[in-house]
Amino acid sequence: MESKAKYYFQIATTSGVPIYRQIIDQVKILIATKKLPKGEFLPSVRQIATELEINPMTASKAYSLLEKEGVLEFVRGQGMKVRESDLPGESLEQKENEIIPILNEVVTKSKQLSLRPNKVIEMLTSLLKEKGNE
Amino acid sequence: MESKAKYYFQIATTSGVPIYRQIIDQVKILIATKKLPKGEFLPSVRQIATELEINPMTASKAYSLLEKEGVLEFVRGQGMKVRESDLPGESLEQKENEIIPILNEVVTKSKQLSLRPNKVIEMLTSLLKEKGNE
DNA sequence: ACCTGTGTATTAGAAGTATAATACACTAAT
DNA sequence: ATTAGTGTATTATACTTCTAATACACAGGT
Repeated sequence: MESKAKYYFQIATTSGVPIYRQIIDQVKILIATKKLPKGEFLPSVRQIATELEINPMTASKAYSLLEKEGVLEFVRGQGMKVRESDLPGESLEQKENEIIPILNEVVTKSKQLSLRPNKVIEMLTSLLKEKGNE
Repeated sequence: MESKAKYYFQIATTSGVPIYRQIIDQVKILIATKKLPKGEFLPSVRQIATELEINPMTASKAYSLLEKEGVLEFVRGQGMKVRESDLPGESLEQKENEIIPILNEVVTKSKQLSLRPNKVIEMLTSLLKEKGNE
């Protein structure tokens, strides 16, 4: 038995953002920044529930949505782990279609703010590098 | 009396996206693509309500939120028009802070999809050019 | 003054969302 | 078979959000 649990999640009950969504976001960030490697198991819903003093179902909701998204994988009797492989059926084109709506938001917002396109590109480039190196 | 009204808005009642939000998004796009020039008046809330078979209050909600955002301007007795000037008090730094959360979404999503950063940059560049030229 | 045109404050009700209590199905190890 | 560990289906409830009905204030033209 290795001492697994450490820090994990931190929720802000005042922020108005639903608890299950905060968990989802934090899992995604932990994975994107490689703090949670592929194949690693996440804390159980009851562990989270105790830590955060919430109901296990709330944690379960976060997990099952992440599973539906293809981020996590459920192993019977053991729990949720970070999915090993990328989704198999996902072509490059499908991936692009998933990200285009968000990019369009960026475009509309930057027009609205009259931000120079080059400035926006520059900012995104910088953010992409940051997150990649952590 | 010029024949003002034409097409304007199109709502999808099945999409789950609230009507007032669909109106907001479409107004922003119409402005970003210069189909609605600065100073132009928008259709009245009752016009929209009749066209879309909704309640005037729903259109009003869209308009007043757009006004609060600084996109539209209210003229007593005449209606809503596209704001002439950019918001005066907005510094570059404030503008950047508004767009960073959206850019972070892009970063997280692209990590999740394992999209190459260059590919993402390329897509955004292309979208920014498209919308700028229309 | 009147009528018709703006947008909206208020109120109400329907619909949806977030959280939780409980009970269940399943796995692994004893 | 039992025990202790996974996640979850179901149900209930509080809460928020969305839409609408009504009535109002103001502007402009007659």
